[in-house]
Amino acid sequence: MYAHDIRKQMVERSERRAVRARSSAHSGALSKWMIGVPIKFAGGGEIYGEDESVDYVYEVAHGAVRTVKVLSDGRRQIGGFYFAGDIFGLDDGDQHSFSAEAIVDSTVRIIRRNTLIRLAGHDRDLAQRLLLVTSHEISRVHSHALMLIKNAQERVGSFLLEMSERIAIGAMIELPMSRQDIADYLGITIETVSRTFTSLESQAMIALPNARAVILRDVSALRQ
Amino acid sequence: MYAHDIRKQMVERSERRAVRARSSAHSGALSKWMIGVPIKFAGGGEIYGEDESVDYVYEVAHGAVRTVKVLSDGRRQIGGFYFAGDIFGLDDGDQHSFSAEAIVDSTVRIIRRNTLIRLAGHDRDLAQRLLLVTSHEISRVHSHALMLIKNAQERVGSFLLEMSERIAIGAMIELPMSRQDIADYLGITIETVSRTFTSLESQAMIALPNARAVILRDVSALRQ
DNA sequence: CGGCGGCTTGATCGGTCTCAAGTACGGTGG
DNA sequence: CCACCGTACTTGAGACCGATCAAGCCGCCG
Repeated sequence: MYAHDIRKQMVERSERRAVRARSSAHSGALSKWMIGVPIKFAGGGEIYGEDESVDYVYEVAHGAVRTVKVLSDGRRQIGGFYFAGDIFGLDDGDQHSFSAEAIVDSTVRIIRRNTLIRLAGHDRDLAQRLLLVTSHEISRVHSHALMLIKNAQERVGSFLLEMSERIAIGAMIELPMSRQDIADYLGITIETVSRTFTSLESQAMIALPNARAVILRDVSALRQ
Repeated sequence: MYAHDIRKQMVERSERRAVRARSSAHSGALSKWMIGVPIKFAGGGEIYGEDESVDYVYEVAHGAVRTVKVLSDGRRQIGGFYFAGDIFGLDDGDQHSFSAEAIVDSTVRIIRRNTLIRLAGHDRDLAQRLLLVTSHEISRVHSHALMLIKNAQERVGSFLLEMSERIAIGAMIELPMSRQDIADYLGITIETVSRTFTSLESQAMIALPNARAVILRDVSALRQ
């Protein structure tokens, strides 16, 4: 099945990226239990909505996913970015507090949350991996929160280092997300993101071959 | 055993609070498995350090706990506050990324993380509760992150509403933590916290009988 | 070639930080 | 019992960072 949508121009770009996608710390931790046909989503397509019930746990097979919350006054917050091998959809309670959207054309594998719990009840390996995956997500959100108390340059620096660890090919990072996505993830405006990119470039910490690519030139300086 | 420490003046205050402490969403979710003698910590005492290995999962029996991270430049971030029934210590990987400290005299129950995993491997109820507890923590950290993109008044408002749900007696909130703790949790300065409290009081949204107590006067206005 | 969307750059404004005093409260000692 | 002290908190004035509003640039597609 194909969740059809906008932005066809990004198809090839995303295909290329998917091939290169590297695995992160707990990548594929639950792959073994992620049965069934991977589902395709076009870039911009919604995977689940903010008010939908929490029935499934998701794994990015390839592509890139963002979780989004829109506040009453229109401000938008990105909860996180997820790439090949990452698990998402681990919300609390009955309803999702974020929606999930494919950033570029992506495929996603799913498993019923209840099935996962039932299986974990007599599979110690799964129980452990489940705790690892959720603990990993807690850490990720904590470091996201930690980033939000820093200034603009530090936020962008942390973001680039995070992306470097998760999707870089060598020193080159090809960003699947827009400046607006980055801004909403970092809690700053798109203008400030842009200015900071320019500023980091003029400090020779990064290079910007084009708007969607970043080359890290001085990682230790970026770390401050 | 007693992890002895400073601030004896807060003993009685904390005792009173412990009695009143209400249960939150998943309070006591793992109590059944939290075996052994509760451990006492004096206010200000360290429960675990930032670099200690992640061996245990903790439950507040009574009192109040904060998780703390100190950045290289001296800035301090509070990861969260935990009250009676709350689970903490769910860090990822080998080492804790935050330290945990008793805010007031507190008692804490613990269980080995490995034991929990082993038990969950043949106890579906525990496996489910474990996923609930970790998902709940993910949500809590997400809403913490969400708060950090707002302005000072909204942050303080969110904080008061959160405390209202977790430790209020009616409209009265007795805060166990200092202004500095609140500031480091909200990612603003102690001066801004203080000014915002005063401002909310002058807007008749809250009353401040004393520095450590808040009465919510207009909850719907606080919610904005 | 023209138009559109995403990104960059510029100028001004405002909220929060910083540095600095001032105040309230609890504890200690006379 | 009261005076003193230290700590936590409040209040004030000025500086600075990032938001806002606005214009310009670039690449892509029709």
